Amino acid sequence: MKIGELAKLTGCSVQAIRYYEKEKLLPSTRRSEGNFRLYDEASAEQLLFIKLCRSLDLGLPEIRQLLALKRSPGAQCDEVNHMMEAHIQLVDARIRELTQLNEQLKALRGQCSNQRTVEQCGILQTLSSNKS
Amino acid sequence: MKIGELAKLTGCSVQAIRYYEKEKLLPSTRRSEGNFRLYDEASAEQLLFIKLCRSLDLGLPEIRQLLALKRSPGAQCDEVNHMMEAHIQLVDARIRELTQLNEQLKALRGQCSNQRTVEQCGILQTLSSNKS
DNA sequence: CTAAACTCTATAGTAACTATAGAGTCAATG
DNA sequence: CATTGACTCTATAGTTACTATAGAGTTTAG
Repeated sequence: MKIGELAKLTGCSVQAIRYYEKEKLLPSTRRSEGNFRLYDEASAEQLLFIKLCRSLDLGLPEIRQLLALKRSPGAQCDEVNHMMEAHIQLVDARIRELTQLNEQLKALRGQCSNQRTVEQCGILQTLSSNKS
Repeated sequence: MKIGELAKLTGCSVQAIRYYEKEKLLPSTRRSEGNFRLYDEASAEQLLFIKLCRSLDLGLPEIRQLLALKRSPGAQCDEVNHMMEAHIQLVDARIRELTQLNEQLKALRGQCSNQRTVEQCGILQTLSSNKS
């Protein structure tokens, strides 16, 4: 199949597919007479694997590593575990950050009701007081 | 004071300060004889305002808007309220996304214990099953 | 046979900076 | 007084994971 068909099948954009090839997440495929990329079922599977990993917010280097591990099935999978653990820690930390952030934002929100002028705006006043 | 001193005082990097100037978040300052930027107390205050807004994850366009409002104190502050509300919604949504993500990741984590080969790795197997 | 739809490569843009190169400025030291 | 080190200047490239675009070639339907 050609790249457009693969894109439709997997839900990835055509440009993303070409980008993954350039970044070595997908192998260079054979080409048609007219130099069009030609894909098969295996390409689609690998692309879906990549897409799933991306939906878990794994970075391209991490995915490259996972793909390499998949190709050497005799290796120990400690590496996979470590990577996952690190990634979970990262997401956890980001959630904590954002939660704290949201509390600050909601506290701010209470400080200005409509129909006031900027001069009386509690939000701007608070933001201007410079206590971090 | 010179840019390095301002940077130390506010905790911003020198490049960030120059960047904010280029992006019109800080006014162009007067220069010394040798073409060095010279700042005063007001510069420091405005920079701290920007830094606080950034710590709330507001984007530079939003901050530009807030700064403009600060300069026209007679205006209504509905705009400020709207912007804050929109930003809170955004952060809320991102938290929900990440929380869901983290549940998926933690479910994955349980599927591979150490000392197994990649072939037996539950994480890779699950990721390869392609059910989104 | 031609027009539409598709594909190709290469390049620029996104956000908010950081990092670097190469050159100039300034204060203090030998 | 020359020089050294710390600082500053501008301009440019790099970061991430793509998207968007230009300009050219290919394929397919009518």
